[in-house]
Amino acid sequence: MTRLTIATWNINSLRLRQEHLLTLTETLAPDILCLQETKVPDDQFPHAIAERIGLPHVLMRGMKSYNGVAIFSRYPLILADQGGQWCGKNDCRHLGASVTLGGKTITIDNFYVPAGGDIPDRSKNEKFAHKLDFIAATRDHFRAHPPQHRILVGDLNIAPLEHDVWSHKQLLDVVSHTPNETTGLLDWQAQGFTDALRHFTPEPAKLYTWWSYRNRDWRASNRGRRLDHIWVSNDLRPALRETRILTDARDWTSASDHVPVALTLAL
DNA sequence: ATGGTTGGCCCCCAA
Repeated sequence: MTRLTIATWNINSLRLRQEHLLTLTETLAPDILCLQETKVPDDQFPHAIAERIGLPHVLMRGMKSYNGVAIFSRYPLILADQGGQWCGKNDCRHLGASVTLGGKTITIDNFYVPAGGDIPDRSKNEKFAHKLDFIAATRDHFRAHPPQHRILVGDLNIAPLEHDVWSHKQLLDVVSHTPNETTGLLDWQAQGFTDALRHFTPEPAKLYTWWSYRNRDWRASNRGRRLDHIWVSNDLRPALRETRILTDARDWTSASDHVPVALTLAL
């Protein structure tokens, strides 16, 4: 039996917040760490941080200013994706990698789904259209390639369930919780994945991983959303052991608006 | 109904 802990965090600029990765790894002790919104081109990637956090194996796919994903690992990583092309764009929103431990090979998918802009109408907002197209493309991909021994993590920018937001009623027209997005995300998930966070904390418990910067006191108002996810392929359900949301990270100095989430499996 | 904040970059865009 091998224990594996995987963490995911939208860091909102790796170069600005890389020191926080020391606290993250001390607290959650991940074997694999997936980041989104690194906002750093590959030739400027801060490689030294990998050794400092004890996760020396790294893969990254970054670009200037926007997007960017990276995977840090205790174990050697093998690139396992189709080049990051989704919706005909090369915009650094996905990185796939596999690791072998205890004789088993596990594949990790690290996603950064488009945020989708402000107007939830595909005819008026091309960013929203891109978001809907993106989650349809990923759904179709996993329909054609049913997941096995697979862990999917990332900032999916959608809070799919009623209690994944502070007010279901007030957010039904707000991008991240509209019916088109939530049914789209659940359709993607239904291609063979289990929602690990809700496996341990079913509704109606509230679960949030993101709190807007535009609140004077995020903890007092607590208007959160669950935008960050960890799914496992259904064959890994018996291996699920524990999930954690590092809510305190929202109070770190110069915090990201997202907090880290972790899953531990016994493989 | 509106505005509120942050990061990156080149004065505005995306979130």
